[in-house]
Amino acid sequence: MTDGPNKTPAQSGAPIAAIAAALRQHRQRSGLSMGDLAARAGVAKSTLSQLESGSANPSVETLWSLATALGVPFSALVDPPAPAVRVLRAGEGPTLAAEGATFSATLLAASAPGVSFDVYRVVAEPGHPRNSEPHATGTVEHLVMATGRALAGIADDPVELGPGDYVAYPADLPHTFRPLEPGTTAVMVSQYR
Amino acid sequence: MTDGPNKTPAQSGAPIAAIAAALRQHRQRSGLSMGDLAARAGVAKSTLSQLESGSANPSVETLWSLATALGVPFSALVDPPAPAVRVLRAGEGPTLAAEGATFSATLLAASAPGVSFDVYRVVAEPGHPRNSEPHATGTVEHLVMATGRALAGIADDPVELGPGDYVAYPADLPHTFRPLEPGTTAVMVSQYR
DNA sequence: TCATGCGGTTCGCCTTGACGAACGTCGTCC
DNA sequence: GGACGACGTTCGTCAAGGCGAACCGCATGA
Repeated sequence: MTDGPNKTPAQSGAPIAAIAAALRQHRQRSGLSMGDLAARAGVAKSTLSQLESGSANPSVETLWSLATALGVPFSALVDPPAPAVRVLRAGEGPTLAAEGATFSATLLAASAPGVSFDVYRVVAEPGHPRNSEPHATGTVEHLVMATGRALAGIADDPVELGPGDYVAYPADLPHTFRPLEPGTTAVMVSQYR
Repeated sequence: MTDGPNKTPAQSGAPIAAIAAALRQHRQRSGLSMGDLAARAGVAKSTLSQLESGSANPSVETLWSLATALGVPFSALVDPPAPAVRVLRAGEGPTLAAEGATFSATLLAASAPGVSFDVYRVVAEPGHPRNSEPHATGTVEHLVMATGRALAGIADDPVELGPGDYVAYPADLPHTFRPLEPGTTAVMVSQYR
């Protein structure tokens, strides 16, 4: 490695091995040989061989062709088969944009054809209200208070919430979140297109 | 080009353009600049630029790093966007069964072709553990504790959670929710096909 | 026994993804 | 106005992905 000015192979634990296994599994289940599948997918047999051995990092186009040829959704080759248990303690996790003293960590982001969801935690202190400009048309936010109290909802007419309370409001209007107690925490589900 | 014996760029309509759009959309939603995201993901800013412009075919490792850095599942960058959603407001729709002293109220149920979400509140008292049989394959449950403490997760190996803590687990295995304090409340997001 | 065929791996080669650095473009502040 | 900095794009380079062809291993059968 040394001081070469080049290449840093993307740190993350990329699922190359998992892809290799999934590929082989799906192919064998279909009763296809490497040659068969390679021909169907329009990729070289040698490429397929290397992918199944986990010794290469396929491009999206290549994987896509293989998934199509196998008749499985792309995600079947990529998503880990048994979703592991994931725990995120209060305060841990990727902390996205801080505005004032307000910040949040994304717990779950999922999208399906037509709809996407973000689930995140909002932690805020009094004196740092979070006023949000309207989001994309059709966005709806769902808020469940965890700890503390807050005024939340449409900017003109917020609702006071305590632990366990729930409010949903159209987020394509100006809206607000104003903590009333220290250490106020809430769970936000943002639903958009 | 002529008759060179090389390269056939994988026939299929690969989702490069869709990836470009999804990448940009998720990045901007997170309030990150290209530089920020590139740094987090450990990829070159220039690479990210080219991907968002749809002028390159990323490797799985690269896309994976970006998805991780964005806190979104890999498939969110790959699955195409599309139309039509059905939404049921709080109070409407199915109210999920009460079992023992445990009960729940559906806050939001949304489904789209391929994926469905239920968001509901779980309120439970100690002494009424809720053990659930496996749900449909591929179901994942996300739990955020609001008030109180509970043991939750895979039946064999639950995790203790306090206010603000989060756990996700495959719900196609036996799983459990055991309140440890009176008035324990949690927000549950159930994600299934 | 040796030929034949099929499944899979290895071998050179070319193209291209990914990199750092340099560059253009706006805002912002003194 | 001019300097500075943040964002994003373009440029030149290098390593790795993907390709076809050649190559091994193992069945089958004449």
